Amino acid sequence: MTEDVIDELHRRGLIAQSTDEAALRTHLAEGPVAFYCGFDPTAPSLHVGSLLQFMVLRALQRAGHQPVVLVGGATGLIGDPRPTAERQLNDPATVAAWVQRIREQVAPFLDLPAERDGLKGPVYVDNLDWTAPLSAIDFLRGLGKHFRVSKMLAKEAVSARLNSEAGISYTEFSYQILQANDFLELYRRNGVTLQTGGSDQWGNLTAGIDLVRRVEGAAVHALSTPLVTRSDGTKMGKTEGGSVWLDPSLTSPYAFFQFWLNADDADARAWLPLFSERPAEEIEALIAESIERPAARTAQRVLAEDLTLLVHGAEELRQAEAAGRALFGRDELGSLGADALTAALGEAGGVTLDGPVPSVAQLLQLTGLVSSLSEARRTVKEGGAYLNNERVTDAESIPGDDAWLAGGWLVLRRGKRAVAGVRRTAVPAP
RNA sequence: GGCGGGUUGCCCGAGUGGCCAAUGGGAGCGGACUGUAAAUCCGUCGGCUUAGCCUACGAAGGUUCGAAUCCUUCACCCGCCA
Repeated sequence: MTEDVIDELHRRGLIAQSTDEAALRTHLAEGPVAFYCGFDPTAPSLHVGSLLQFMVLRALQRAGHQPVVLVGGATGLIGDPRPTAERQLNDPATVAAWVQRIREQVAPFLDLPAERDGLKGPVYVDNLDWTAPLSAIDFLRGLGKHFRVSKMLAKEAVSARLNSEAGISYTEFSYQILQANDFLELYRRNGVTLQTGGSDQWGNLTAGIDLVRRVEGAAVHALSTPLVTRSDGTKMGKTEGGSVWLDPSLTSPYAFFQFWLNADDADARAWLPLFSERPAEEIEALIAESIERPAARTAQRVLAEDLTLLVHGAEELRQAEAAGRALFGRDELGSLGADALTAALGEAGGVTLDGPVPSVAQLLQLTGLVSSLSEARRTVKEGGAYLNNERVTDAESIPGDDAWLAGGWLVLRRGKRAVAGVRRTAVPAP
């Protein structure tokens, strides 16, 4: 039997809030609905948190509805107020470049192979198209009249900022009007009647609904996803190196895979239904197995595999897995062949040397395992630096000729998990 | 426009002239224990050519042998009054 899409979203825990759910169900049942989700270009790439939105978009798309993906070329220039502090304005050229990158990044999540008849491929839009031509008069008369300041002030992020010492600029205060206008424009242009977003967007979603009702007299809908946290209460998606990005040049497929594999048990179980598109029974079975045999880390593995496949593709998944096995397996590093090392360390990241061999401390810094020489020395002092799986005791020591493994590699590790390769291209003359 | 309060390291937050690279907490990082998990304990937590030096307490000047700490101006935030 086919599961109703709203039921599926509920079952997977993807719905935090929705507007009149009965009405939304009816609306979705009546035929294909155009729905949208917006992404602001605040960085060159989206990060793992955004994947949750794609889970919702994909579920709706599978149910035959029409996805519209908005990249906020305009709203990215203004900045959605965060509860903590004012955003730094980015340069328009930078934002435009990010819009392009993010749009390309999104494509594989929703683009459909030709044979998937009956499903609708995504429509891409940029709110700069209709926001840039707005004059100040249009903005204030056409849009501003529909917004009550008291309501705008009541929004969570805005009131948090008003009550903080940071305050809020008029620029960011205006943001909600622009996002509401997006919904109105998309309603007019593409017949969009549903907007999805994170629960932190709820105020913006409802602002759009109100605007459409006032201006067009139409009832439109919104769905929000819960805020995904870790069991310690922090936001999901941060790791040693900062955010986990979807762009392979910012977070390698290997690091992406490792992020999921390293999730703690409670998180992995909680995230599985959210991020896995496997059938309900299978997910239940996986969670049961995770509880029974936690050391196998079944839930982590499935997340790592499914999501690396979705984001980076089959070949990158294969390599990321192989790299992990090589670097964390029981095998002696010395027994690994040049090909295995090259594949594993290529994924893990590293540097190539052609000059004289620097000290271990410098190598740690060069590979990015630490951010400064001081940190490198500290790491060695703490006993957290390893060369070819052996603890390094002297930060200034220089790896000798016998340290180089097959293929001219050194395996440098910080702590238990952070690994990088150093490759020597030319063997120095004797 | 006036008056008052504020701006400290990733975050919160102590610090009113030398003992301050700056108390404490959180986050992060390393070690031990494990399962490349969690919890716990211990350590660490600006940079460098590391017994020393450099840069830093909103910005720029000044006073002083010496300033995060005092003075002046500027910027921003909060509050009260107009």
